[in-house]
Amino acid sequence: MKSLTKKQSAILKYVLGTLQGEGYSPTYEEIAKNFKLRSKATVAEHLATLEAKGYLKLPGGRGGALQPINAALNISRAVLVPLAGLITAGKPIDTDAAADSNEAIAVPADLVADPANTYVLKVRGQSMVNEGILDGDLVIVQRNPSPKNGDVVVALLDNAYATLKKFYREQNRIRLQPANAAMQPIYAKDPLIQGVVRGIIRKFQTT
Amino acid sequence: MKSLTKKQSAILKYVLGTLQGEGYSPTYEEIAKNFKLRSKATVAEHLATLEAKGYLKLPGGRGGALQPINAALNISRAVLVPLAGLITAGKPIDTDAAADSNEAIAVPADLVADPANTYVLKVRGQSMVNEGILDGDLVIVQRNPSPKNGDVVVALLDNAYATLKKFYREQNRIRLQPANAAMQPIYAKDPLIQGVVRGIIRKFQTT
DNA sequence: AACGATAACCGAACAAAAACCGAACGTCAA
DNA sequence: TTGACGTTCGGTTTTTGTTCGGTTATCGTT
Repeated sequence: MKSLTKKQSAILKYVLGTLQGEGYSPTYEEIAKNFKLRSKATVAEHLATLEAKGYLKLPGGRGGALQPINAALNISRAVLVPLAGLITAGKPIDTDAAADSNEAIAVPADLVADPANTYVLKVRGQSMVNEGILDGDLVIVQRNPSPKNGDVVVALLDNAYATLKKFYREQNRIRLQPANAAMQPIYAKDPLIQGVVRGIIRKFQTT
Repeated sequence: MKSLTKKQSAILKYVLGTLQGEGYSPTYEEIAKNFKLRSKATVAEHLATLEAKGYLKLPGGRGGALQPINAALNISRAVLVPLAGLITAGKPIDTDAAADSNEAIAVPADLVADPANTYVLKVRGQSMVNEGILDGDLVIVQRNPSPKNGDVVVALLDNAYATLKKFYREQNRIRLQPANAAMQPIYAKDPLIQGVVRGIIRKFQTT
């Protein structure tokens, strides 16, 4: 990634800032005003160099007007994802807990590939510490019928007992491997795969 | 996800707002009135664009009476936080790694109390698995000179060697307790507290 | 100090997208 | 049948990014 000059960096920060904070991309005039420039051409030049260096994606279309700028980096917004329930290893998933208080969690958009099919489970208990998942963690789960090898999945053993494991398809069985390599894997013929884990968020209370 | 123009963003915000506040979706005329538009056609145009960009789901094409608009996605506040460097337990924090590529991470706003004094460190190595922190995790850190007891802090032992531990002030020393209660605490007289950990984000690659 | 290269800047003219309008139309529920 | 509502159609106005031909700073090198 090529390095930027001071001015370029400032403009990039401003663009990404409004894109993120306000929710829309600034117009050239707004940028110009913000930096006390009197010509939009100058702004265009800066943005062109930023694009050339790979920091921004200007809308491809020719000609034009008012075309929102897409950030190249993962600068998209956060998505509100419903909190679907509590997951405790070895127990059924408790969907009732969050049913009434249909809470929604803000999740960075780059953790969410398919917003319509994504939900959040809150982890209860210490039983997954060996997978690096602690009590109170939020796991972002995407409903997905066909996980790839190596994906972390929410699996229901015997159709009820929840567990978070790495998924591997073998000859005629499925291996569920704990993230901690020292632990023994579980083998199952036909576990019910609830979804694929895309990310984890841990919040510490603000004292 | 395509980004929006100023007007589009404003209208989206309004629609989602009344949806959440009032419980039903506003009529086209209400929207028009709110934005001082004299034609419903303009509103229809805007909503069509919003739908095309994937921010709204308009009621199924059939003719029409006032049916609620379903928000497919919600914009919500996330904050752009700079990626300040790499943290490897037992080693100095590597700030150079991210110095030039001033990358920024979208973090849910509720993990960030003070945006100006918050930054992100990327964890390197397996040495903190016992604290439930894996290689590649992102820790959200708030600069804070005075951590409270029980806060997870980024501490620099001997002014250089980084570690993530729970912070407890005792009589005439400071106890740094691993998150895993089974492990032995570290005692130090005057560790340099780099900041307080507010949250952790773990991303799994989308295969 | 002189040179060249690159970054930063300017203003005007232009075309196309975005934003807007009014009126007529169809549909549904009360 | 009567509204209230969303939809469609034809425009017009406004906003905005692009382009072009330049001028000034800035910086490293000779």
